[in-house]
Amino acid sequence: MIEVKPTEITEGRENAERAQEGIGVQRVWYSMPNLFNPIISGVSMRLDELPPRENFNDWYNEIVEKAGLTDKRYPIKGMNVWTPYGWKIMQAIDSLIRREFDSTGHDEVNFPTLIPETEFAKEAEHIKGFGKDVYWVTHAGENELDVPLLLRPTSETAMYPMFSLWIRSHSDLPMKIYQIVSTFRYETKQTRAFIRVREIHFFESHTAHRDFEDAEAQIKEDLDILGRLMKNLCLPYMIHRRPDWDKFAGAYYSLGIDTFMEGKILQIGSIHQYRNNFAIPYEIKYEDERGEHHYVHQTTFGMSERLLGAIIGIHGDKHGLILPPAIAPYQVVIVPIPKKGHQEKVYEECGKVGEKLKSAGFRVHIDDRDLRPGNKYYYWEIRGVPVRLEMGLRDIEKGEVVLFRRDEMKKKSVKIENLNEEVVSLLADIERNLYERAERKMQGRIVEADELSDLDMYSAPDILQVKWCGEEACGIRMEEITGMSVLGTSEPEEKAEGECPICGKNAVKYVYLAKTY
RNA sequence: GGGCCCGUGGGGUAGCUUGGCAUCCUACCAGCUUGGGGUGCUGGCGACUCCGGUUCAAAUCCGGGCGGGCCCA
Repeated sequence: MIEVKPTEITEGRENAERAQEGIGVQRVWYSMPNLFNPIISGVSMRLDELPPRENFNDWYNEIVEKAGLTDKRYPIKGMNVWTPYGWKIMQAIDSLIRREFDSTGHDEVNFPTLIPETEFAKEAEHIKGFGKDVYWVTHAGENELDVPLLLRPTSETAMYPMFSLWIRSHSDLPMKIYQIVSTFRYETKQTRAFIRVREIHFFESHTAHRDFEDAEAQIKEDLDILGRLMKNLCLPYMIHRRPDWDKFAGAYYSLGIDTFMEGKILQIGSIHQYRNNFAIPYEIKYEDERGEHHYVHQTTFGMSERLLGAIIGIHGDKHGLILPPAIAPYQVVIVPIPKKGHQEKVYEECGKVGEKLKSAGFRVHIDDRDLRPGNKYYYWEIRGVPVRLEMGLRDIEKGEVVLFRRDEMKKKSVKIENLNEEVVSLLADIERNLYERAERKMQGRIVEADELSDLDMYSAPDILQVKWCGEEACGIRMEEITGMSVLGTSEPEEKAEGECPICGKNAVKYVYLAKTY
């Protein structure tokens, strides 16, 4: 069982078995009353200053700052500051990832940030793919370096020279490691918080196997892990086998993990089968039982803070963020409703209820600032807290509290004696609701186009499904006609019967096209 | 890759055309007040993106850098 430890000031509680079902990381709560006060004062604002959700780009850019996720004023394009609330959410996502990979036999490591040019240059396709995006370190103090160093854009070329030292025999395999580190890519296009950045908060697992089949089995395991993770993050997704012209630099094949945000496809991760494309240049070999030497087969699985970007963009509404319960720094915020002459009584009862929830394992915060309750409602709504608990004299007299669910913006009164059960089922219901409504939105946009003349009838937000002969030329032509990008074929592959609308030849599978970020 | 636009307190802005005193809202701090959807009052802190040019004088005009945004491929 993994505990989230986003800061040193956390505390786990044991008796929380019920609370742990269906709502992800639990057993942690926070007691930092001042942490969420606006560190950046301007980030607190009135709701009526939030751009309408219809104006998605503006809305997104405002919300990431106003919900306290990031500060974009750092003076380098594409490199933003993670502010406390945003970093807590990202750490919670990382904890879910760690839980999954630790429990499937992966070990966490941490490689250096710098890679010598000589190692980077060993796999030709890889350099071609990343060369233009690389930051170089060419000087140390006043002296030019003999061998220039680069900031990793991804870690294959950092790790694989070590793999060739670490892997000696079949008993070293499979080797399964991962790391969560910053990677660097010099984006020239427009950057956007969490979606297109130059310093990427990156998860990458790397595995080495004795043969292709074992590497394929790893990819199946990766897909299982993904399914569990995406449920907690409330993110619907599709797996597409990327066309050859769009696969990862150096991969045998690439699977894109695609989600659907505001009419476009956002790739939130990828899984690659390398076969022995890297093992050969990096000489990663093992000795089998018969004393023969073979190159290993390798896979990787990558994800990034785009997961958070997707959560913001897919679930958020005109009131602000809506956080999946599994990653919400606070799952329940308690807002006391004081009344003149009865303040102490109200705060005392709120404290009791808070303790009750905390010892059941929920992440809870009591907002006892000297502000009007309505002000606090707006404050926590924009930050996406899944459940708000309101408690005043009226409730205390009836032995009740009011629970407000952020996803539906609805209130109901519940008895304090049933509170833990109510919160468990409410959080689980929020998780289910967020996932399902996003899933419906995505699935509802998939349309099939049969004829050549149909192809240009569709555009974003549609996701096009087209019969395809499998030829690159036909895929490229479809991109030209539709103005969309080929996502690839679905994985596992769906068999198609009929004709490729471009060349008229027999189609064997479906290809998907959509606008992409 | 090509084109267009914009940089004024922490956030949002007025002022720029016609050069001279920097406006308002919000946030923040202090005090009182208030408390079931952004209480009210009083007081306070806080800004012209940077460098250069023109000028008696530049937020304002000119050039460049840096930063940000939009559109097209």
